[in-house]
Amino acid sequence: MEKAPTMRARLRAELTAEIKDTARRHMAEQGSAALSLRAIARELGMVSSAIYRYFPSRDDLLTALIVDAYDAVAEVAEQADAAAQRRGVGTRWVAVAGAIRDWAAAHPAEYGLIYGSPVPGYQAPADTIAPALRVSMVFINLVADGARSGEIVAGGSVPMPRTVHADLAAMRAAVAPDVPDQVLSRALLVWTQLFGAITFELFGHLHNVIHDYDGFFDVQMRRSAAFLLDGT
Amino acid sequence: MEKAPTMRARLRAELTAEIKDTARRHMAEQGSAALSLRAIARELGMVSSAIYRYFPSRDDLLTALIVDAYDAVAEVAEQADAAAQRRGVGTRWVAVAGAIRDWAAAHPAEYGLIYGSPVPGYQAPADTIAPALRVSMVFINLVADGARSGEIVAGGSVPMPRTVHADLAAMRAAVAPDVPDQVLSRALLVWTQLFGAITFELFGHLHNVIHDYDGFFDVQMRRSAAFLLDGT
DNA sequence: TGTACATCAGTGAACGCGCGTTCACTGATGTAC
DNA sequence: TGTACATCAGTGAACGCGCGTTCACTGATGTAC
Repeated sequence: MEKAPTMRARLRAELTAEIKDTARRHMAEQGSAALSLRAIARELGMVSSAIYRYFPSRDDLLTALIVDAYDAVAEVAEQADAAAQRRGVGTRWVAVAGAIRDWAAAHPAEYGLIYGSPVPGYQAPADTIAPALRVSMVFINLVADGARSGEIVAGGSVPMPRTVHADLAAMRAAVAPDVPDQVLSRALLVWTQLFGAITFELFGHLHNVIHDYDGFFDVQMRRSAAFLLDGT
Repeated sequence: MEKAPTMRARLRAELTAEIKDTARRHMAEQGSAALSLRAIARELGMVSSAIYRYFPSRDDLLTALIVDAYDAVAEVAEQADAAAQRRGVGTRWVAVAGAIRDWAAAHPAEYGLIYGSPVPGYQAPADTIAPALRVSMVFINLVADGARSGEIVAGGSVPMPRTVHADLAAMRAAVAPDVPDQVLSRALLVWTQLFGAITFELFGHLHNVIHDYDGFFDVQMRRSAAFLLDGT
């Protein structure tokens, strides 16, 4: 039988969320390295030591934010993928890529937290591995579907050293059944490309070069979809 | 007639370099956000206020480091390109990409400084534009050479909205004469891919997935070279 | 070639600030009988 | 249903630290005549 959560537990959950929300807002305004427990407490009208009832240290708060960020991207990616499910792998990829970019544009500091330079002095604990994997799995499943259905053709003939083949074989065994080396390599190119493109756009490397960011991204992703499907 | 630099000027240049070197070492150890004038002064055995004879503020030091970093990548990229000059555009690209990656691996904090998340509270001044451009120009020249010689074929038929065409036309007019839209788009995909790949590798997103980083990067760049040349 | 003056590098003290974290405490909420 | 006790949230003061930047100063180096 479900125990009704006590008042205390409800308030606790709410304040935990409020602390994280405030932290996210501060990150958005001043960058993730400037995150300060005292500043958060100040804004919430509590004394700084009270935060320690919710997070045992600053690093634990950071970890929670990182986990949340991975989960948030994974969420939008999964939804975009599900919505495009019947329209083929190419369309799914464009949808997933667009969803990730939109999330990143709406939450640049959180994007920077997980895909930018590591936060100085912070060592990501094991808790962040599963949520990080969840994002990639959206893409890997899409690739596996495409390889299975034949939408993704198996072309490509880049010489594959034994060691690289071993890494790709391990990947295949773990998460991408029946996806050949050449397709995996092509897929990883497409996947890393996405984050390069988002990073360039968000962090200003296309400033004064591209003006219609939306249009440009769309063109690029159509091209990367074509490359993913048949290497052209 | 050349004026011999005075003793004072020589010492000044030397100490300026020493300050930057120490700053770079600190960044490498603790990340760029942790950069501290006092810590640098301490290590150089001077009083913290003395740094102000060399850099008027912390941000000016950061700017100098950013400019140096862009110049350093540009330097290795230019050298790699020059060394591969006669061996065709595909080889040149693999050489340039490898040189940039090697530099990034040897100087991860500096790489993060210019291609990672922006430093909180720091606004890049105009002085950083030219050195940043210098890096890209290595690639753009290589692409223009390939388009001119026919090594890069003009294929591709992604629909190109008017606005995106305008951006690419401006680029063409400024730096890439006679490179068609479809080639520019393909080239930008390849270029952003490189930084996505380096970022993933350096910042741990391929941890436990890829083990032979060198081999994997090589495979990926051969494939991206093929894509750059003829879209396959 | 020597002297007078201007420039500059580095000192040491201070200002005012913010930070993460610990600790003993009060008073409210929850639980067991 | 009421009471006794345990749990927990939040307080306020304190510790010890580091930071960027300013300022008046001393003494060495460079320049002009």
